[in-house]
Amino acid sequence: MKKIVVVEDENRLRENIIEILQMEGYETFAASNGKEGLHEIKKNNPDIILCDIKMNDYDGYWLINELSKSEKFLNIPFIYISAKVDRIDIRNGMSLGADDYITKPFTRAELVSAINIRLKRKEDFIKNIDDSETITPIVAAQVREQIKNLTSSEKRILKLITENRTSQDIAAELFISIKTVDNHRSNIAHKLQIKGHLSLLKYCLNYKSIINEFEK
Amino acid sequence: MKKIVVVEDENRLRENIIEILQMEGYETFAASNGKEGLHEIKKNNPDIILCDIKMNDYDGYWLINELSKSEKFLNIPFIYISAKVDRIDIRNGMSLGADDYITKPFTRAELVSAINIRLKRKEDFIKNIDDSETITPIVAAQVREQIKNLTSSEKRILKLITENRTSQDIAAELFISIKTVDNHRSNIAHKLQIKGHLSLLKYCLNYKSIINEFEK
DNA sequence: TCATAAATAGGTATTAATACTCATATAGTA
DNA sequence: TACTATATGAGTATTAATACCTATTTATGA
Repeated sequence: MKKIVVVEDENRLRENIIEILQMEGYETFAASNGKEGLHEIKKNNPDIILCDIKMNDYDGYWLINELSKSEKFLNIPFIYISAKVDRIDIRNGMSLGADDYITKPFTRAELVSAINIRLKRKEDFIKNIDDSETITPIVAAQVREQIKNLTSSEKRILKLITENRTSQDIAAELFISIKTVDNHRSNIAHKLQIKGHLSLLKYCLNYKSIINEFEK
Repeated sequence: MKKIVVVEDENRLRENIIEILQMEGYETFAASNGKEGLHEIKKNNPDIILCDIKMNDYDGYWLINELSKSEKFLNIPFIYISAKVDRIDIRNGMSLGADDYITKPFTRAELVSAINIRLKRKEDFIKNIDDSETITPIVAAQVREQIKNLTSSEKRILKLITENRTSQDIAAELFISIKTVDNHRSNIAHKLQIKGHLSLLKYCLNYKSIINEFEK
């Protein structure tokens, strides 16, 4: 389980962040100022640090500065929270050695995304994972083109297939016959230029992220 | 098609990077120093900038400084290439407002990963994509636990299923009977506590990234 | 030596998806 | 008006995967 130290002096925001991160499966350690944060970091050796840059005492700048005194902590990704979107301000944090930042107010998705990406990135560098599984932009563009040519019923069914739904299930959901669903499946397969057993299912699961770009 | 300006004075490395990025489906614009780079950026309005920090004349520092004079360019993600792994050195680039960095020598996967992640991150923030599709750490941990309990034959077959291979195909690859493959599939399904038609295939495609963490 | 796990293989039945053909109603367009 | 695309539904056959059985060989550990 990945460990995160969260340093934030606004109680409401801190608790909010903690709750989100716990739901995402992280082990969290809370601190309301930099000094407490440093204590938690030394004690728990987290995988990532999330810290507000502006706090009343022992703020983010102080913490970054303390951490930079020891080699040991330089390798822990440090993400800071800044109140301003302005790039010039962001630099102050980055100049002290932070790895990333998010700006207030941020959404749940932004928070989770920033943390997941930074951890994934770190793992990528360590394990040097081959990204043969990654959908390259050129493939993504082709897939998007093909999906554009589907009718709205076809797109609706395509999206349901990505959710692991069976034809029977989809038929029940849309109040139509299984035969209708299967006919749509056949037509979709033709338009996507795929054929063979389970090829449509495989297509949907493989390009799930692209299919979900389209409106519901 | 995403546009990338690549600024690198070592011809060999630059051509290498360009080739990789073109194969990944990006539109590339090459420059061998900061001044040329600035010209390409102004002309082509790229989605991302990749720039070596140390070059003979008009280096990365110069380019970042020039770009920071105009609001217009502040929103283009800037990734720089640094020769040293040392974090202290990295800061010099970050302090000037860069968004990310990669260190020489880097692999193809590192390069592509850094660029894709930065672009994805930007899109995430713009479109605020819901990450319902994202595998949360808690789910990932459970999946890893389950896969650990598989035998090596089972793991081998599991990995082949994630590659869209059929039982027939896998049997041919491993010089074993289809029945053997299907028996392994059944045993795997039991260990993974899944049942039902196509559930194993769906499991494999959904947790592809986790399954591929395991050694070949 | 005995017990167990793992890998191998076969049999038989069922299920969901696909291939292919056909048919009907409706809405929009040349 | 006639044509076309779309959505709906059915029939029939095939395929790949799954469920549930049994069985043999080999290696490993108590």
